[in-house]
Amino acid sequence: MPDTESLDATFAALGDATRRAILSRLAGGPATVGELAAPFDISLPAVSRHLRVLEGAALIERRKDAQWRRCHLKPEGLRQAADWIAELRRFWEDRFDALEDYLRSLDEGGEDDDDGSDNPG
Amino acid sequence: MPDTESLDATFAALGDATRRAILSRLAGGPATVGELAAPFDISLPAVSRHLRVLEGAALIERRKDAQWRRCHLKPEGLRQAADWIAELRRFWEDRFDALEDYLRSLDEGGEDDDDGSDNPG
DNA sequence: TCGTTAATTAACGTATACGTTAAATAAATC
DNA sequence: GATTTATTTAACGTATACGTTAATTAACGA
Repeated sequence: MPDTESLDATFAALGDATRRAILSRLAGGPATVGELAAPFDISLPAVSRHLRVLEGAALIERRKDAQWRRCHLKPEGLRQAADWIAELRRFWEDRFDALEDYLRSLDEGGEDDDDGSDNPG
Repeated sequence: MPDTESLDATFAALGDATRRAILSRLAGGPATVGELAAPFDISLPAVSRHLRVLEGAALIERRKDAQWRRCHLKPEGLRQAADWIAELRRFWEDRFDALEDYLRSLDEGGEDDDDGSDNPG
């Protein structure tokens, strides 16, 4: 399981449309900072900052190549985020499975020990 | 495909550990604001704000029930986030499949029309 | 109706996020 | 070595995020 902080960083990084667009672009293959910046209306330093955020979230890697920085996707962080969501959904779906089982058991005439705790407090 | 803004909201909402903990709790079943707040060291208004953020991201729903607000998970937003990640990963993996195919074609003695554009600019 | 409980809104401080332009660094090329 | 190209860092403004405490709204219950 990834630690809390890295999930914070990953999800926060994904919470920006520019950064998601950059990731989409990188899914098609590596690119330099200038190439990544081209489609956007924001300045190069702004893109550079986005890349730093993505790198901090383990979503990309920047490799020095002469005067260029070649960026490429690093799907590990992405996987951790996907895993977290998947786990939550599985847990959630299990609850409904359990509910179904319970309802089925009622149908078959079984007794239950519902404690009636409907109200909080 | 979910629009950009709602993905912004969803991922940003997931980028906070308190909110993710709240979602985990809610995956086990609905809860009131007070119940959700109990495990945390932060004030009730702070939790209330987190819930508003989660609601704005379509991750939960708050239903009025007497003086309580019963919160429950609403997995639609979660699904959209998972879909976005899945799509990106699929795209990324396709690239490697294509690369494999290409390498295999070289192995079989085929010619290729690589334009040699290795350098940017 | 008055008091209690549940939750939100208001008002506020501070930290972080994201953008800008100008200056600095690093490597290639003339 | 001077110039050009690629990218980052510095310095700065403004908006948003997240927390607090105090006040408000809403519903229940004596």
